[in-house]
Amino acid sequence: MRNPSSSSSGTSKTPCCSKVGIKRGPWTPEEDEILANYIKREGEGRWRTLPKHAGLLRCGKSCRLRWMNYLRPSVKRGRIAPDEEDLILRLHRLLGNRWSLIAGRIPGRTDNEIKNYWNTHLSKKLISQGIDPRTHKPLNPNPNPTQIVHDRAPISTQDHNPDSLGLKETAGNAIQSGTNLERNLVVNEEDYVENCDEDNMFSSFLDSLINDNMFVNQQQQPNFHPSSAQTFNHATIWETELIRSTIDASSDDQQSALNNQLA
DNA sequence: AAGCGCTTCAACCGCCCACCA
DNA sequence: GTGGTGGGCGGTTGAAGCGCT
Repeated sequence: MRNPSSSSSGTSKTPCCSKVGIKRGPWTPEEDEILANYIKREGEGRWRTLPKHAGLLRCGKSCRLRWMNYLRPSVKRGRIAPDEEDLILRLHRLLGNRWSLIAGRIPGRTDNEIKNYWNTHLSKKLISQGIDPRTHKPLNPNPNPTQIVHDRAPISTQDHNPDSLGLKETAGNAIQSGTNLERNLVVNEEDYVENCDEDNMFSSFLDSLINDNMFVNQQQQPNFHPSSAQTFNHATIWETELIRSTIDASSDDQQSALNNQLA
């Protein structure tokens, strides 16, 4: 375990709670009830002082985590559905390990749950399919070009996290294969993410992914024809959406509108 | 039944950022 | 401008559960 006293920060920052007399480990039903009742009564927030006021021998952070990941009424329990899994995969490809952002687009799911599901299920699933779970690129160093297209134009991946990528400067050298179209798609997709992060347009873009996901649901409807699904699968929609958003974002009017929004 | 290894996921950790006085 | 505080994030840990031998 990491030793808090050896933390590199070594600042005078006070911890969220004193370690003395603080209970750790799994929550009991009684503690859950106390916490839930208190938050229902007083509302969320003031986590640092919440345990004292609620009469809990817990760290404020622990209370917040318990509420956010387990007790909140909106938290959906149960297995991740296939359509949710598909959405997680696509959002991860776009966002990297931005679990909170991904969770924000999947109603009822928490960042912790998605992170766990990714680490225990999806990463292994991708590896078994010959795909690097971190980069979403084929593990095979010389992939079949046609496979790249069906893998939804693998994104740049030296570091998939938009925060640390330095997207604009790495976009060019990160693409090791693929057509010019793919190149443009990747560059513009990254620019799109960078420029629109936490912005309405980005939100709309992510919403479009969810709509895409709804199409997957449609595929599961009894009257949906599998033959058409083969030629018009969600990967195609994804790429179509990407192209559309790329074109939109690259037009002068859209760019100026975007700049105005960002100003 | 017991022991062992693997998997899962709740919980904890340090770090970071935004906000405010 | 600076420091303290609250809150959130992603990475990691470890106990519990499960299956296999």
